[in-house]
Amino acid sequence: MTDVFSREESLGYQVNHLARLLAQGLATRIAPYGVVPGQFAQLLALFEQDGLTQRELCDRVQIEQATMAKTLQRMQRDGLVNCVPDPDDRRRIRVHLTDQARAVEHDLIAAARSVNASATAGLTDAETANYLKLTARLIHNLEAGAEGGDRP
Amino acid sequence: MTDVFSREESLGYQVNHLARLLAQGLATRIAPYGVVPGQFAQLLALFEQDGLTQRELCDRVQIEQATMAKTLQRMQRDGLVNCVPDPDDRRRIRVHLTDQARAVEHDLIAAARSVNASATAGLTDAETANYLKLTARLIHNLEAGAEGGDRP
DNA sequence: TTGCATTCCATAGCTTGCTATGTAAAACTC
DNA sequence: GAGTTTTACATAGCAAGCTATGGAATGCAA
Repeated sequence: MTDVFSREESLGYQVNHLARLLAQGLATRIAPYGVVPGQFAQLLALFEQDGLTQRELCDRVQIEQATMAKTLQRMQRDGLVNCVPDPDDRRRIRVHLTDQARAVEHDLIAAARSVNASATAGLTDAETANYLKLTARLIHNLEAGAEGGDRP
Repeated sequence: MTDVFSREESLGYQVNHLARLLAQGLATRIAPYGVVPGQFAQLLALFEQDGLTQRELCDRVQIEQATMAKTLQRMQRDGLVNCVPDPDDRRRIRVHLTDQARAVEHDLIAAARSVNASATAGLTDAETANYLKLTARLIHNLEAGAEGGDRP
């Protein structure tokens, strides 16, 4: 109806803003460990299961393969991972954590918890859980809408 | 307690993922109008008030000045704005919308509404409003925590 | 008025996301 | 088994975010 559309009520703008603030908060906390935010999800995935291929990492972290390739190069440069070719399938590379990365696992997780806690300060656990659930639902909506074309 | 910390329950990861999906959804919808997501908030601010200075735009859109400078260069290149020096204070530049930008205002707002609607499909208006309110609260928490140091 | 401080903008260099392409290995078809 | 298709990774180029730094204009103070 009215064509007023302020940034304040725009989901996209607000979520983008929140994402940047969370990334900055994480950045300051993990900088002492030689890790940057764009490497964080990859490290979490490898903490869960070491030796994933690049493609498996892409699928779990949900970023494009080209982005992953460059990120892995930086992580290798920074001494966090080693990328070794898979002898069984020479197209693949397998990504292994270094001792340096394993040594800071607990600190990194503590840093992430700290950022999340400072963002959700004043919220009840139920509210926080509900926020996460709704976020997952929005993600699911957008992912579903992207694949099958647009209109039913 | 337990040191399990999955991406699925990590606020930062989820919000980042959602922000990327929203940006992609917006990108496909506004590409026909020669606009990209990083220009969107600036255009909204200028639709509200034309002729803002670069600094005023930074304050409203909440991005750093250096980022704004490069974005404005692209927007000028793309014919969306004109940047003219302020005669009263020659340090400042004032940013004015072009006719081309004004011509697509309604289409851009419709595109943003479309993305937001497809993200919040299946949610009641109350749920959507609550989600926005919580998002604003998290933003406020992080902004408040950033300025005054860390611990009280 | 002279000099210092502040404010505004531009630039450089980095990260992290994207799309589009190219190449090499594996898998499948005939 | 030769040819085609598919898969996995690398590379190039762009956008958009950040910090750090520098220069020019303005403002303030002595």
